[in-house]
Amino acid sequence: MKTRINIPEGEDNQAVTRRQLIEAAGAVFAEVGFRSATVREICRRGEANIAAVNYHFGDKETLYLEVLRYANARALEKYPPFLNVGPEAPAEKRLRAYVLSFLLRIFDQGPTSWYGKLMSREMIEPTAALESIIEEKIRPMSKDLWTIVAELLDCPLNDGRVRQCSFSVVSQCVFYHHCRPVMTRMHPELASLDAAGIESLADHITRFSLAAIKAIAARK
Amino acid sequence: MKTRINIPEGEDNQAVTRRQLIEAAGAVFAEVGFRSATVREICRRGEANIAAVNYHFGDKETLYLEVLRYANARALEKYPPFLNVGPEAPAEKRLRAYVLSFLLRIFDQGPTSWYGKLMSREMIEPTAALESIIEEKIRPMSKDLWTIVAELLDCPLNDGRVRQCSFSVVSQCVFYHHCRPVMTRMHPELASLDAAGIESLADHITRFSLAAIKAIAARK
Amino acid sequence: MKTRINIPEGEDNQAVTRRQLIEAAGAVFAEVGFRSATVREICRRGEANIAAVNYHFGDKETLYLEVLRYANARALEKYPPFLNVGPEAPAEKRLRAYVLSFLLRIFDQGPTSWYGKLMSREMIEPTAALESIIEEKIRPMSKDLWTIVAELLDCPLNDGRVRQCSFSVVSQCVFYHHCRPVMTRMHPELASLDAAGIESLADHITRFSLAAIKAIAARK
Amino acid sequence: MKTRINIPEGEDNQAVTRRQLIEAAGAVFAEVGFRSATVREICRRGEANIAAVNYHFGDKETLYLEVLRYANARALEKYPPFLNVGPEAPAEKRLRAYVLSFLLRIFDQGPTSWYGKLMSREMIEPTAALESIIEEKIRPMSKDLWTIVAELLDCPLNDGRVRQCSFSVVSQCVFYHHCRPVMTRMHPELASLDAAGIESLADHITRFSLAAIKAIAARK
DNA sequence: TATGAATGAGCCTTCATTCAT
DNA sequence: AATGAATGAAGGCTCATTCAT
Repeated sequence: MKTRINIPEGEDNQAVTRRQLIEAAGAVFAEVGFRSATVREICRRGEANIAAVNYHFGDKETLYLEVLRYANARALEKYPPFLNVGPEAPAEKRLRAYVLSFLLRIFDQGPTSWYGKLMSREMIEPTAALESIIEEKIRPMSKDLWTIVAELLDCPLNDGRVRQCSFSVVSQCVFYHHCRPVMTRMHPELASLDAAGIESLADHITRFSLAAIKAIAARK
Repeated sequence: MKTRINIPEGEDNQAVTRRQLIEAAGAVFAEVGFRSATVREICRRGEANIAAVNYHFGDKETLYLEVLRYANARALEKYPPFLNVGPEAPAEKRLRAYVLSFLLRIFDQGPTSWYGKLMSREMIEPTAALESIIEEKIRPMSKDLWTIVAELLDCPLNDGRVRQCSFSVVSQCVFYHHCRPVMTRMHPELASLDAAGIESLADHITRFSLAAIKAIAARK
Repeated sequence: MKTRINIPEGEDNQAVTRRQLIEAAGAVFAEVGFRSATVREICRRGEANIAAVNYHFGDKETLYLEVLRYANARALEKYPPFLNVGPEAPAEKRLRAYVLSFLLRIFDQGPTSWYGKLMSREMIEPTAALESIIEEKIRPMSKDLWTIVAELLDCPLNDGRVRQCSFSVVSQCVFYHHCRPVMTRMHPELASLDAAGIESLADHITRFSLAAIKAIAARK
Repeated sequence: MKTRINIPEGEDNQAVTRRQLIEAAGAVFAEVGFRSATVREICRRGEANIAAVNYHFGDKETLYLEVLRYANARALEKYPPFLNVGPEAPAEKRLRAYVLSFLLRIFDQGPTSWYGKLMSREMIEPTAALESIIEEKIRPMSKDLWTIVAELLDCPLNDGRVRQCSFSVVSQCVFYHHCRPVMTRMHPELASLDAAGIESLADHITRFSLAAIKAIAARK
C-alpha cells in the first residue's frame, strides 16, 4: 500500500470517503427512494466528487446494499433487542423490552434515522440486499420474539398460535412507522413521537398484546 | 385503423382506451412504482400510442391519481367494508366482517390485484394523490372501525383508547400484505393465501383483537 | 352545393368559421409568433374544432399567409395612406397625413391590432407571404412617400436623396412600434399611446423630417 | 476521446467547449429564433454531445442569455460607442461617431455577425434576457446619445425634445437592419452594405438628424 | 361536411456511468 | 489514486397532422 500523509487515526482517507458516502446515501435513499436518489446528490452531500460512487462501490446499486447493511448494524448496535433486560426476566418484561427496542430503532432520530424508512422501502420493493438482511438480522430477532410468546402461551415453539401472535405483536410495532404518511395526515398530533410518546406506545402495544395472548392461552 | 374487439356495451371507444390505459398503468405502477414506471411501457401494454397518456390524462401524475381512484373504487365495490353484515349486528360480528373485507381487498387476485401494492407504495412514498384518497376513502372507513371499537370499549369515540385499539386492529390487517417480501422468505408456506387462509387469518386477528379490547375495557 | 339551414345572411357557415379562425390566428400569431402559436389554441379561440385549420387552410403555414393578407387589407381599408387629405394639398400636409396614417395602422387597438406586430415579425423572419405583401401594398405606399419627398426636395424621383430621406421618415414611424419592448421597459410612461399621443408623435416626426428635408434641399 | 485543435492559450478544454457552444448557438438562434432553435442542432454545430448544453449552461434559456451577453460584449468591444472620437470633440463629430459605430455593430459580418439579428429578434419577441441587456448595455448607450442631443439642442437632459430627437436618430440606425428583408426585396442594390456604403449611410443619418435637431433648437 | 380521437416524430432535460488525466 | 468533463440513452411531454366516422 502506498504511503500517505495526513491519515486520520484508525481510518484512512478512503474509508472516510466511503463512510461519508454511505451516510449521505442513507439519508437520500430514505428521503426519495432508490430510483429517485441521484448519484450527484449523494456525492454532493458526502462532499465527494461525482465519480466517487462508481469509484468506491462500482455502481449505485452496490452502494445501496452497503447502506442497508450499515444501517442494520448501527441500529442493532444502538438498540439491542432486549435493551438491558436479561433473559432471566419474566416474559412480560422481556416482551415490553422487545417492543420498545423495536420502536426505538424505527423511530430513531439520530444520524441513522433513515434505518426505518429504508427497511420500509425494502418491504415494498425488495432488492437483493433483503435476503441477507433476513438471514443475518431478522430471523434471529424473530426467534427471540417467538420464544417469549411461546412462554406466555405455555406451548411449544412450533405451535401455530406462536407464529400468529408473534406476527400480531410485530405488526403493531411496524404499523406506526409504515403507515406514517397516512397517520400524520389523519392525526397531525402524532406527527412526531418523542421519547415519552414512544414509551407510551410501547405500553399500549405490550398491554394489548399481553391481554390477547393470555386470553388465547386460556382458551386452551 | 385499430380494430377493437369485445367492446362492452355503453362504453365508447374513448372510454375503452381510457380504461385500458388505467388498467395497464395500475399493473405497471404496482410493479415498479410511480417513478420507475414509464409512459411508454404503459401505452405499450394498454395498446395505445405513446401520446395517449398525455391526450387522455394530461400527464403521468394525473393518470396515477386516476389509477388510484379506480383501484379504490373497484376494491370497495367488490368487497364493501362490512360485506353482508348489517349495522344492527353485534360489534363482534361487525369487527370480523371489517377485518375480513380488509384482507380480501388487499389479497384480491383479480384484475385489480394491484390495489394492495399501490396502496403500500403510497404509504412509503406518498404522492399528491394520497391526500384525496385519504379524504374520500380512508377517513370514512377509519370512522367505521372507530365506531365498532368504541362500542366494544363502551366509551365515547374520542377516548384515546379507541384510536390506539383501532390502530392495533388495522396494523394486523395490513401487516401480512405490507411485509410480504419478508414473510414469504421466512415462511414459504404463507406465500399464497387462499380463501381459507384468509378466513383463518381473519379469525385470528378478530380473536386476538377482541380479547385485547375486552381486557382493556375491563381495566377501566 | 348542398342545401343548408340557418345560413347567416351574406356569409355561409364555412366563411364564418374561416373568418373566426383568421381573426383568432391573427391574435395568436401576433402574441407569440408563428412557431410558438399552436393550432389548438387558434381553434379554441376561433371556437372551431381541432381539425378546422387543416380542413379550411390545409396547414398552419397557409393559414398564416391568409392572416397576413387579411390584416393588410383591413388596416389599409381602415386607415388609407392619406386619410382625408387630397393629392392637391401641399406636400407638408400630405406628409403629415402619411405619417399619421402609418402610426394609426401600427398602433391600432381594434380587432386587427395585431397588424403591426405581425408585420414586425415578418421583417425579422420573413415568410413566403412577404413577397406578395410587398408588391401589393408596400411598394405602392412607398411610391406615395417618394413623391411627397421629391416634391419637398424639389428634385426628380430618382434622385438618391429621395430614397434616403424617405427611409428616414419611415424609420421613425416604425421605430416606436418595432422597439416597443425596449421602449416600454426604459420609459414606462410611453407604454400605451392614446390618440393624443399618436397625434403628438406624428407632429414630432413630421416636424423633424420636414426640417431635415428642407435643410438638405437648401444645400442644393 | 475528442481531439481538439487550435486551443487558444490560457483557455482550458472546458472553456473551449463553452465558447464553441455559444458561437454555434448564436448562429442558430439568429437564424431561426429561440423557440425554433434546437439543442441538438446547437450541439452538432458546436461539435459537442447532446447533453453539453445542459451540462455547461443548465438549460437552453440560460445558454441564450449567455449568447446575448457574449454578442453584446464582443460587438461593443469591437466597435465602442464613440470609436476613436473623444468626449472633448464637438457634439456633431460625436454624433457621427455614435451613428457610425451603431451601424458597424449592426452590420458587422464577422464571427459575431448574428449580434444584429439576435437583437432584432429580441425586440419583437423579448425573452427574460432582454431585461438585463437593457440595464447593462442599452441604458448606458442611450444616455450617451441623450447627452449629445441635449448639447445640440442646448437644453437640459430631461427636456422632452431630447428624448424625441434621440429616438429619431436611433430609429434611422436600426431601420436599415430591422427592415432588411423588405429593403433587399425592394432595392436589391442595397442588399449588401460594404464599408463605404455604411460610411455613406452614417453621413446621411448624421446630416439629416443634425439639420432637424438644429431647426428644432432654433424654434425655441 | 365537419369532427375529434389518435398518431408518431421530435422536443428539452436528466441521469448513471466512463475515461483521460 | 482520485477527479470531473463529457457521454448517450432514455425519460415525459408537445405538436401538427391524419382518418374513420
